[in-house]
Amino acid sequence: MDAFYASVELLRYPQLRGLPVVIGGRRTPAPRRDADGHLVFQRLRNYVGRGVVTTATYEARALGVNSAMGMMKAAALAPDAIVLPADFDEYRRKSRQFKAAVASLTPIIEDRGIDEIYIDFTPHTDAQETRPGDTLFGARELARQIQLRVREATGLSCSIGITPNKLLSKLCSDLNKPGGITTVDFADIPAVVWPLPASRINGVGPKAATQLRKLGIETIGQLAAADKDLLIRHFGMRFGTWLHEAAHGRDERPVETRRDPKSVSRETTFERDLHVRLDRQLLGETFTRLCERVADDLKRKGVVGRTIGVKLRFEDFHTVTRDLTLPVATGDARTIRHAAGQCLKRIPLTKRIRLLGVRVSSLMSIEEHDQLMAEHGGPRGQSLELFDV
DNA sequence: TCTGGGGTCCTAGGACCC
DNA sequence: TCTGGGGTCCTAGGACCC
Repeated sequence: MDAFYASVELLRYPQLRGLPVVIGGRRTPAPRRDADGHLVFQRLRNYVGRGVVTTATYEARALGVNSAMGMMKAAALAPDAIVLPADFDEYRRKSRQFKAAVASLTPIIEDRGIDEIYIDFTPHTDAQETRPGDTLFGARELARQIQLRVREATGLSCSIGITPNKLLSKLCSDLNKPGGITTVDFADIPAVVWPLPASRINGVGPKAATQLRKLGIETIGQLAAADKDLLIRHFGMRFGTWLHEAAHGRDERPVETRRDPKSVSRETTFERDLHVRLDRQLLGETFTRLCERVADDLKRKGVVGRTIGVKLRFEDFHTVTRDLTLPVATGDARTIRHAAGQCLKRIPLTKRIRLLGVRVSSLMSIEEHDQLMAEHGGPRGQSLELFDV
């Protein structure tokens, strides 16, 4: 989807089109109506507090504002920009709509988060060449239909990359935004892909890009030309080999239509760094609430988990985690809270706390869990309280 | 003016087992 | 007499993605 969150907000507030708009912040108020019923938008200059920019319109980006930037910094760069709170419920609603629209045309879809999917076009590529010399005619037609159907369903535009694999499609869907359809085959890689910076490869982040730059590698073409053994020496067997393959546009991953969740977590950053003793009550209440929210999420997803973990971020941004694997999986808030409490005890608390998080992993479905309990003669459905963790 | 929240995958060491 | 070589599980941290 093209500039997804910002586009959803502009559907609601079309009067903001063409203006610098920044979406994000932790307690950004929604626009209010004045006595005459006119909407009053907040300016970024009034923003106080923690939180980062979730996204910004093109006009705000032109002022130097970018995703993940601190809101206070963004306010210094673009004081007159309009600021809106992120409304994830609405984005998820639009997300479901666009995915349903695509699914009505082509069913083999891999979910890649709120605004991205992979679609297996294999059944729609046309080996017979109904148009001589163009095996992708049918695929391009389908892509146009998808764009139309998505626009009808949501009012939003999307960009599509049609290529032999997920790696290239991810890369190429970005090349003609907004509203583009980009087709790339292996033969096009040297001309289309190799001039791009290596960091455009999905999986090459800031750290790897810096490392590559130290090796004199800036572009994907330079990466493709690099000695594979050199890459393996610098990045390890697995990542080094993968970098080499990726630079040549090779990727064999299938489109995964279903995936089981691996972990469920909740975390929160405090408005101010909390003192372990002085803010003990607030910390305890927050901790309990996080455990309850994780338990709710587990229940909603129909899973339980054996590994309970905590995450702390201190005032200096140093982050530590501890976890504990129980003999039996749980989804119970109190059991989670108890195990997470044990984890917390193993962390030396000498600095103020910025962030607190709770995670449950080693998940299995509730059915799977009940079956295990039955097989082992375990206390079906009431195992949770019997184990003193 | 410090840097959100929800995830996945990988690495690496140690315990433990056969 | 100075000790192999698999394998799995657990734990902590980090890179990366949306």
